[in-house]
Amino acid sequence: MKWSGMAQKKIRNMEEFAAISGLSRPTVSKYFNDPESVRSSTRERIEAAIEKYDYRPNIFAINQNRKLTKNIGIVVPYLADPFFTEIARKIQKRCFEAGFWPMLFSSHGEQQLENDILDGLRGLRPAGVLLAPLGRASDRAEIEKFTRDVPTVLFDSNIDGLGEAFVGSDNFSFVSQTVEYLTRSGEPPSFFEMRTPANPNANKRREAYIAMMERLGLEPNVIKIAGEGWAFEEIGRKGALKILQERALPTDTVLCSNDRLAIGFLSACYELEIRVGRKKGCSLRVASNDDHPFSKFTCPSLTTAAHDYDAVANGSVETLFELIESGGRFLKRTEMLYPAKLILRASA
Amino acid sequence: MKWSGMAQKKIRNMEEFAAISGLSRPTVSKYFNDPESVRSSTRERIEAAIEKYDYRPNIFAINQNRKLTKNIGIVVPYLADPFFTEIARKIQKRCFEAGFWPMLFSSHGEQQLENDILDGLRGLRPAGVLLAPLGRASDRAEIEKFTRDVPTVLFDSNIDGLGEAFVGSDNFSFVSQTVEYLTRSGEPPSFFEMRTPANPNANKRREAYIAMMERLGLEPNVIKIAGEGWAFEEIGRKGALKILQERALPTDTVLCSNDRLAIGFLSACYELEIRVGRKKGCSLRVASNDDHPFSKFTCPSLTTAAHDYDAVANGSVETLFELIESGGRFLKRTEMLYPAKLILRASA
DNA sequence: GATATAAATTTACGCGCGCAAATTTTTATT
DNA sequence: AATAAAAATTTGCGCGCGTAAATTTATATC
Repeated sequence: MKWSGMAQKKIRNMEEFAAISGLSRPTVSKYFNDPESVRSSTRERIEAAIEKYDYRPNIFAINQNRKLTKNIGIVVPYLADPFFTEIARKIQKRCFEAGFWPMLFSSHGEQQLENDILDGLRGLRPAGVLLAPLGRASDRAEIEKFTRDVPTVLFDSNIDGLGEAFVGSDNFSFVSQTVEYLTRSGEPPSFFEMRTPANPNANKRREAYIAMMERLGLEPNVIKIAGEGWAFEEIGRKGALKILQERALPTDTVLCSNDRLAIGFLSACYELEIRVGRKKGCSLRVASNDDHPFSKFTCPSLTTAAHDYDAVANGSVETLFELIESGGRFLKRTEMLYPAKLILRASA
Repeated sequence: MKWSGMAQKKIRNMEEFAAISGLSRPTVSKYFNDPESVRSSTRERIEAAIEKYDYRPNIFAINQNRKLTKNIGIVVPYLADPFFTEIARKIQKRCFEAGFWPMLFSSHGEQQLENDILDGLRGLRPAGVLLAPLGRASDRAEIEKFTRDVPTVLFDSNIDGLGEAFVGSDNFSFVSQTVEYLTRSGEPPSFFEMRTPANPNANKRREAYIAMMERLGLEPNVIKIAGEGWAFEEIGRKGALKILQERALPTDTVLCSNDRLAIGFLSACYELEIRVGRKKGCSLRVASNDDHPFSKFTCPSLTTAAHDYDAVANGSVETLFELIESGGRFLKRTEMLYPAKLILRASA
């Protein structure tokens, strides 16, 4: 039996903890708000006592009076999309390291849920929120109301004028690199996308494709497929089956708007026994954008323009921290865009 | 200008809200704890006032005094795994609907992070926690300490004796169905898995495979590949390249321990130009377990034993709600296992 | 309309901490 | 050792709500 464990009575609050540490409560309170704000000898005493008595302050009592909590909200539109999982993972880690308490939520593609989450988040009085909005399905007025109450940095999907800053990827950089590579190494690509994309990045990518093709003196060819919602792989697969069976492709090269569509596209090609790649015997090249975590394992592996995941995650978090330190407002809304990196694999 | 919006002063607290609603604060407090606990006429008055003044109680002040908060913690070992994303998505939704506030965290495969998350969660005094532990990498003592403070239901990965209940999938049901199907329709399978699996389910699946093979009077053949961590696809791919090049397979059929390994396996087959499937011209059959969201889009699409995602998610949540209503303890630790459903696709 | 029951109110205390102002003690500087 | 500066302490109020006990008011039952 460990007497050291049995002898210690349970510490109930900061008062008791301060007493047993031989300090006053305000001093201890000061420590918990910022350990550097007390003398190092005091700090050591407190930390020894924490270790010994396993005390930590009641988080609700703390947050009730603090103007600024240590909570950070992270809202993504669709957590089942590995792109967001990967970004969220990195963001959460950085927040933890900075002493914040990140809380992750997914809107699951539903406007109602996005609104509900923002509503609930407001009550938690977070120091800041990182929001990747649904995009087209977002309720602009609700988000605007939210951003008036809570310091918010948008990421991934931009909504003009909302939030204090936006951090995302430079869609033109994505498409220009893939188009440039594809035209240089073979026939020019058609652009494969959903007719009514959920995400505003899709529109930017289409525009970039058209601009690039025109700059190169080539005829753009945009293929718009049917489908609503966030089941991109299935939508891509069905769309691909249709256009491949109709032989609607003017060239042997396709650029998909995003990797999840491309995954569906490749599965359709496999089913139709169309060999994809740049090796001989292949009749089609498929490239895409995002560098989805699975794109290395598609058949064939997918040539794609990669997000700089680390840069976007770090950039979002850093921007939010700056925003928090600036008191929740920037003088001017900033936009930070990170370029893509072309990843050559087997599919194109 | 909307005068209806401008004229209303901001409600600061429940006192003000009660006054302006013409009710007493305790009555309003009662309503927020359980709307059904007040007379319907009163309920309507309160709800009209909520609508009009957009008031909601301060969540920190609420939770400071309540024995039971409305927080529910959800901890998964690796959020980048779509299996967990899918489960977490469903769980979060059910919690929201039940009026709880679910908070999702991922341990990212790291013991330290799992411990930190549990530690932080403790401070939030959640009504309950749904924990899918890391498994082998978990710190058993820490989790045990946690479960003494917080009502916890384990899901997906069982750790003997920890938590008040376990909800998961019946691994024997998974493997018995795939083995039965594979042996009935062709050559008996080898079992493909990681040498040191992170997850205890892997061990159960191996045991089930061996038991099934012996029951059928067949020689089991377990292939253990090298690799640590959670990058299962890459591990599966490398392992498959190795055994395929060494021609180490006694039969033309492989059963992978899980879909993520199978995804890697299939990508290796594609690279080596080995045709997989049950159509003629194919030299290998590959089946697996889980019904990973991506397994419909592999090349070829993956025959697999599917989790009953809904059942596991609902079962976990229901069990937790029962636990909460029972005051945080069950008389006896319960284990609930859901059977698999065989999904026949093209790969086997 | 009398009675029982349910609902709402009043009153009053407590939760665990933030925070501010004034005071005392400790540490660093010359 | 005297002085200034920094750190810690004391004192005391407030946050927004939960909750309990006693009381009053409204609703249902016969």
